[in-house]
Amino acid sequence: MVTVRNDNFSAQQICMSGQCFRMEQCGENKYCLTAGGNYLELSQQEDLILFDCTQEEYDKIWNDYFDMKTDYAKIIAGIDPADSYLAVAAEYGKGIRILHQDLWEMIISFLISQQNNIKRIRRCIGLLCERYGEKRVSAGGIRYFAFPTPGALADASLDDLYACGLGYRSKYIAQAADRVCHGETDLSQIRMMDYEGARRELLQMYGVGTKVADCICLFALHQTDAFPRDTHINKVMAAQYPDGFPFERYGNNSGILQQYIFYYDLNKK
DNA sequence: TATCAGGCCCTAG
DNA sequence: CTAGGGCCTGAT
Repeated sequence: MVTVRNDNFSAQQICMSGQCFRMEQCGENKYCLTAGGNYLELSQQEDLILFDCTQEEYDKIWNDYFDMKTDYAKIIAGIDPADSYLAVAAEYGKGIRILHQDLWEMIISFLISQQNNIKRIRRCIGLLCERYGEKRVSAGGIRYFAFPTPGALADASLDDLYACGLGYRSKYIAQAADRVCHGETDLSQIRMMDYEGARRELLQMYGVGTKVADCICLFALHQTDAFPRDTHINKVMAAQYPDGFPFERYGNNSGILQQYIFYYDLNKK
């Protein structure tokens, strides 16, 4: 068990932020997730977080995964005090963190996310994992499924993918798997690219448009200058930033602020 | 029953 | 470059 204190960490907000679809609440103040083929349970009371793993595993995997080295309080403190909307949004979602997730997993997840809702996205991904992911057992004896490999998804028929509830996105998934298997899309190459390069490369994929590409850049490659524009963001941009969002001021923190705005617009009463 | 959910592709003009 | 129709499906 590893304990960490952090004021800007909320497992619940991370779970609900819609950047990871394989993390869920599985008890009172308890959360379960699989990522990069690993399984983790964590619990939280106030600012105290308990990671159910060894110190070695925490140092090797989860510290980076949860972006623990980034000071989110500092980023929030840098918000223009005159921008009350952004200040309120950031305060509302101050426990959100931009995770360091797997590239392949994010490509598939955000292909599925288009014109879709979070609940159904989770169900689709869950089915893909159950049917095409490798069965594994955690150190604590919990059975789970790893995310399906490109090869496993390339072997699935279009009908099989439809049966996972993917709908018209099935053909996007199938082609993405084929591209990666045939080397037309080189994941390790994309990992080394900068934002512009990675984005351009991702846009070559059938079914990947600007919004999905930016989500992949932000959540898998941690390119925090990426600023995904979805229906919520567009709505807020029109209402709160008629003269444009101040990207010059926020630079590489723009993508993080996007998450506060998105989360606030999606969840505020 | 119609609409919508963190869009994208394709075709016209 | 912009506009609009079509697309799977489950929830409300």
